[in-house]
Amino acid sequence: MRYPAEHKEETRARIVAAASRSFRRRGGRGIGIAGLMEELDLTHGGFYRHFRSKEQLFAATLSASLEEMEAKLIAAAAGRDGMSALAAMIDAYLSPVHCADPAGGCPIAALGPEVPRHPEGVRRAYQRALGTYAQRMSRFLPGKTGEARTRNFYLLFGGMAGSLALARSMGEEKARGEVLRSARSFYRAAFCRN
Amino acid sequence: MRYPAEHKEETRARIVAAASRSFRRRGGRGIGIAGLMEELDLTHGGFYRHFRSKEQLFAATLSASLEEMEAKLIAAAAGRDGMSALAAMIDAYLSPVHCADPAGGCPIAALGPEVPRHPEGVRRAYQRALGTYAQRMSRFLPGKTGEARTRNFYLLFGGMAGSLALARSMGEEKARGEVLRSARSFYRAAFCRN
DNA sequence: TGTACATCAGTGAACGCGCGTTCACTGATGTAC
DNA sequence: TGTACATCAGTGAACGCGCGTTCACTGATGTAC
Repeated sequence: MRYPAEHKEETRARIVAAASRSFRRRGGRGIGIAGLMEELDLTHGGFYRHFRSKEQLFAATLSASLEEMEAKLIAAAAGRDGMSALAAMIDAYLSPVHCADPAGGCPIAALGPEVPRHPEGVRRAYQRALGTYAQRMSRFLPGKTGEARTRNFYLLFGGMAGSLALARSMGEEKARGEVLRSARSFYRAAFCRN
Repeated sequence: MRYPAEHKEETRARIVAAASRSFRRRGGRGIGIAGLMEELDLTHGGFYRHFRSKEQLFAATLSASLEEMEAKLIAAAAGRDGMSALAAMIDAYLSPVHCADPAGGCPIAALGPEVPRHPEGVRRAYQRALGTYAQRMSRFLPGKTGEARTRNFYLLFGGMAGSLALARSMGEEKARGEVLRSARSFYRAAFCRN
């Protein structure tokens, strides 16, 4: 059957949204096309009307989830400015809520280490999206030049991603909470009073 | 044929050593039993005389690679003491050499984020090995109490793992070098003068 | 001392399954004439 | 205005492949007697 003009675009967006969550939860190798399409009440064959391959979908979800992350951090800082905004972002990033929700959280923490294992197209897309994310977010970071702010962005978000991933791998709620709490105060102290 | 008494143990150790490198390079889902055994000039059937499952092997390699990491860091600090020893460890961890060698490097950076996706046996083994690693390494960290040193260990090694993984995902040598360099000076400043 | 049997690391065929991708087909709507 | 054809998102069977695991078997050496 024929569908309305924007139908295809909408379906593509639904696929990316669902895959973006699934990849972050299960890893790049952890989900299958058939299962993903079934979630959306579609069949696997139609997938290839939207993407050339699973890897191309993976690349698309990396960009999408970085954009989602940006929106969430900006929302967390709503109504604040300067160092107070950054502190709110740090607290949100290193919150128990974010820790408990890899599917809706930062792709750097969930998928970053596996990116280098993917084909060049994926790596390139990730690098481009990461560069955009860095550029947009660096305005919240301290530093006299744009370069210094970008450097601080990578420092802060690399470090926080590591602490978040480490917290997630700990067995006990209490241990996770301690790792997150000490990271929050450490990164706030380091980046929120220059 | 019958083999000398220590033969089995040696084979097991060879499997763990090879798998430990392969998993860090390719990820937990990135290698197969057949290929792994072939690397050692063995056939896949024999694998199950040593391990009950691939996941059990994965758990064993996580412990092994944390121990390997400990040895490498201690070697990097050989002949130094106090803050100078810790500074040498930070420099080694965030070196271009470590960045270019995931297979021989830190499993927290290479595999940490996927640990929560593995079965409980793997997670438990990782948590135990990580606890041992933390306890042994925390003597190099600043802090008045053992708890403070352990907290600082998780802070430093979580953060460094994140920065290392981030550097690895960057396309250009130059960008990797910058991320590593700024992380070295940041973590040295934060942990090597208390 | 010699003989029959047990042991067990390793072999390689086979099984079963999941998965990425392809492809002929469907059928409602748009378009050409 | 009506008719024939084109389009194309989505369907679902099928293909091919890799992989984890099982299992009957091998054969050199140890052990029981």
